[in-house]
Amino acid sequence: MSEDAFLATYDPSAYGRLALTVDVVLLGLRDGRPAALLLKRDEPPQAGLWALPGGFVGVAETLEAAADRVLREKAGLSGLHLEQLYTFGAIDRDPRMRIVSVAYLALLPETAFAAAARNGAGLRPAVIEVPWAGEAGGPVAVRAPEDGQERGPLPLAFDHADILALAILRLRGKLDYSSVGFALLPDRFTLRQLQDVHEAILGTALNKPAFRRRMLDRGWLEPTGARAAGTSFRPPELYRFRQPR
Amino acid sequence: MSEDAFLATYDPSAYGRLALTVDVVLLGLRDGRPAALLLKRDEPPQAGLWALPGGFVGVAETLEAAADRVLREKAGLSGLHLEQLYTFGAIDRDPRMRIVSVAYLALLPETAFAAAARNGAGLRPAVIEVPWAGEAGGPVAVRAPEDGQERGPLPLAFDHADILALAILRLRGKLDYSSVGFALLPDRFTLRQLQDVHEAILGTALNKPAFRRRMLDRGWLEPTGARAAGTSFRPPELYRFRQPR
DNA sequence: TGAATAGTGTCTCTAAGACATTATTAT
DNA sequence: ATAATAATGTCTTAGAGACACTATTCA
Repeated sequence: MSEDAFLATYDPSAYGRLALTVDVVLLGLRDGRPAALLLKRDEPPQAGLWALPGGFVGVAETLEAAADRVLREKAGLSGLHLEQLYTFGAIDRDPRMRIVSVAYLALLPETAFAAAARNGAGLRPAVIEVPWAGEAGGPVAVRAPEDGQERGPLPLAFDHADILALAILRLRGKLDYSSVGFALLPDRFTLRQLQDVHEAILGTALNKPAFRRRMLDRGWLEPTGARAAGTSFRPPELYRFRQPR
Repeated sequence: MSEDAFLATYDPSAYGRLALTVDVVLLGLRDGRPAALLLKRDEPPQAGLWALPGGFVGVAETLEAAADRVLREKAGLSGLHLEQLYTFGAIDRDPRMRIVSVAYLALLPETAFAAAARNGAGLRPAVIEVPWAGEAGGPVAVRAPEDGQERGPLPLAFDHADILALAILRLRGKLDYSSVGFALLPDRFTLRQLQDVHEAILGTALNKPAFRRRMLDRGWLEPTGARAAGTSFRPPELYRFRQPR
C-alpha cells in the first residue's frame, strides 16, 4: 500500500483524541563516531524510512517504564540508564493522528552497542553525521556504516532527525561536567579511550595534558593497576569509573 | 465535598485512557527573591492546596500553544517566551486519572510579575524557598510574601514542588551562559540590578568586578547613556539588552 | 635500536577572586 | 564635608592550551 493510499483509508478518530509515545535514542560509538540504533519501518506511514525504537505509553506505566519496555522489546536490553530529552508535540509530526512523544536517551558502550545491533530484531546502527561542530543545533543526517550495503544518507521518519540532533546536543552539554561519558565505555578503559569518547561526541580535538589533568582531578577515576594488553607499544594504564560519593 | 468523598465518586474510566496537560511556572522576583505565581485550588482533588496554572492540551494544539493559552486564560499574559522544562509522568501524580504533564517555564520582570499577581484571576505570588545553595536538587517550599495574610509554608498540590525545584535548577544552569537572566529585568536596567537577579537565582553572592567584566565582555549590554534617577548617591548607568548577532 | 604511543614538566595565557581605590551624586 | 554606592585598577591564583620531553613496550 502506498503512503497516500494508506492515509486516505486511515481514520484518525478511531484512535481517540491524543496519544502519548516514547522514542528512545540508543546511542553508542561505532568506529569512533556517534551512532544510533534505528529500525526500518515496514508498515505505513513512512514505510521504508528509518525510525527510533518507540512505543505507546500504557495507562499504568510510567514514562521511564515505557522507555525501558521499548528497549527490552526492540533491542533485548533492560535496565539501562535513561535520560529524558524533550517532549515533541508538533501537530502533524505523525500523519495518522495526534501523537505527542517523550524522547529518551540511553547510552551503550561500544561492545554492547554492536551486540544490540546483532541481536535486536531489525535494529541497525547508523552513524550520525553532525553538521555543526560548535554549539548550534539543527537536524542531523545518518548514514549506514561503511561495511553495510546502503550508500548515501538514510531517510529518517517523522521528526526523528530533530530528536537525534537534540540527543547529541544534550550529551555535549553534559559531557564535561557530568559522568555521562563513562556510560559509553566498558568497565575498564584507558585515558585515551575516554578522551576519544569525548572527542567523538564533541566533534573537536582536545588538549591531552589538560584533559588528563581535569579527569584525574575530578576523582572519578580509579586506577586498576592493570594495563591494556595487545599493544605494540607502551601499554596504557586501565582505569575504572568510581562514583564520587 | 471532602477529598475522600470526591475520590470515591470519581470514575477514572469515564475520562478515557491517558490525558496530557501543561503546567506553567511563571517565575519572577519579589523583593529580591525568586517567586512563582500560584493558584489556590477550590475544587477537589487537593482543594485548598496551591497549584501551578495548567490545563489540558487540545488535540489540535501544540504544547507551546497550550502553555500560552493557559498563560492567557489564567494570568492575562500572552506571547511570553516559554521554555520546556521536563515531562512528569508518575502514575499517581494526579488522583483522578493518569495525567502526564509537560512543564514549562516563563519569566517575568518584577513589574509585570506584580501586575499579573494583581490582574490574574486568583493568581498569587509565592516566594520560593530553596533549601539548597549548590547544585543539588529536591523539592522546594513556597511561602506567601511578608505582606500577605498567610503565615508558614503554603501546601503545594500534586508534584508541583518538584516542578518548581526543577525550574530553579534549570534557570541556575543556564543563567551564566545564556541570556535568560535579562527576561527577569525591565528594558533598561543597571549592572547592579543584573547582578541582583543572578544572585537571587543562584542563591550566592558574586564578585562585583568579575561579574561586570564578564557581562560587559559578552557584548550583550548596550549602554543607553542615561542614568538611573532618584538615588541619593552616584546614579548608575542604565543598560539595555541587545541580542548578540 | 626504532617505532609508536603513554605519560609528564613547564611556560604562557586567560579569566576569576580579592581588595583597595577613585568617581559621582544628594544632603 | 559626609555618606552612600558606582565603577575601576591591580595583584594573586586557578586552570586551560601549547609544546616538548621522558617513559615503556614490542618488533
